Amino acid sequence: MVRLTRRCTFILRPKAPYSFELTVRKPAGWNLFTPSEIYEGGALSTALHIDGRLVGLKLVSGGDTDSPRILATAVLEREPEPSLKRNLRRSLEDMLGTNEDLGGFYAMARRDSILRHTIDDLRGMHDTHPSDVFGSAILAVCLQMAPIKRSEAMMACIMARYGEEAEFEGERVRAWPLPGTISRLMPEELARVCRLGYRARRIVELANALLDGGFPTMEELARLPPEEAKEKLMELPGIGNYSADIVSPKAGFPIDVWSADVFGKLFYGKEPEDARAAVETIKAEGIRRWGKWSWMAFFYIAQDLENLSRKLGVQLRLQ
DNA sequence: GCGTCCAGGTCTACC
DNA sequence: GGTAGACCTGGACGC
Repeated sequence: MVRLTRRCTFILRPKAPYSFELTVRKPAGWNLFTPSEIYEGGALSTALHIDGRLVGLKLVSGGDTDSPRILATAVLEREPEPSLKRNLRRSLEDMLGTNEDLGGFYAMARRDSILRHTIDDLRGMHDTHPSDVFGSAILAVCLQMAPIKRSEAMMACIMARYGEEAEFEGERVRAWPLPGTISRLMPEELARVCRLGYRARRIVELANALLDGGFPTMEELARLPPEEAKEKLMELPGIGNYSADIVSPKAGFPIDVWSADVFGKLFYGKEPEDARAAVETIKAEGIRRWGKWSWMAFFYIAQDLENLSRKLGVQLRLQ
């Protein structure tokens, strides 16, 4: 456990509309940065690595959806140098999507028979971007070929055994493990301890690949053309078409067996008979229909299944 | 209680 | 280049 005491605070002014609650705590339960983060009384406490340093982060809203303000307190082990402070602010803005303009997506969504409901339900929800390629890749690998409960159990074990625990502002939160921590493990040990099965070897190979250096950071991936970023990610062991869309979803429409059922109903009025076989067809239809907004469309729909089920009169299967 | 099936994919050997 | 089959584990299901 690492005790963090050096605080620096930032006031962020996101582009409106920006709903703090919907953005940091997604309705479908997606985490902002790590599975162990805490959301209480309108404040989110989380932990992550920025520039290789463990950072505890507390976020509180200081405004509302139409005139948003976020009070961010970053807590580190040692006093951050000025360049790190600048990086912290820039990273926070990138990760929280504060400069993202929802206008283009909303203009398209208003003309779409499915999306027009979601933008009413989730007005001001922004996409967020974890800083950590390795953490996102672990998440993607744990989602492969497993029911969601088992994926959650695998991730919880990885966090509990190998994640770095930060204590700050009266909270304890674990950040995703660093590649260096996992690369020291034998795959057989990781498989046995966390019941990862064949995924253990992939996660250790991922750690080694990222540890070698030279792989772009999440920030650098975000600056690449989306298709190029995806190709780069698919060079990593264990990361295929679906997982690349999970790690860096800008270019993607991450259809899997679960979402093939949901989008099959939305597009064609019924679940596909063979969801696995229908994945590529449904993915192509999503990209044809929503083009450069495919990921945002997927994101908004995935967070709004309950409301959409009611409004469209279609039972969309929830997690 | 026991056996079987399969799940929010990826990789590889084989053709 | 296209594609079947293997891959861990554990919950659900049928008997």
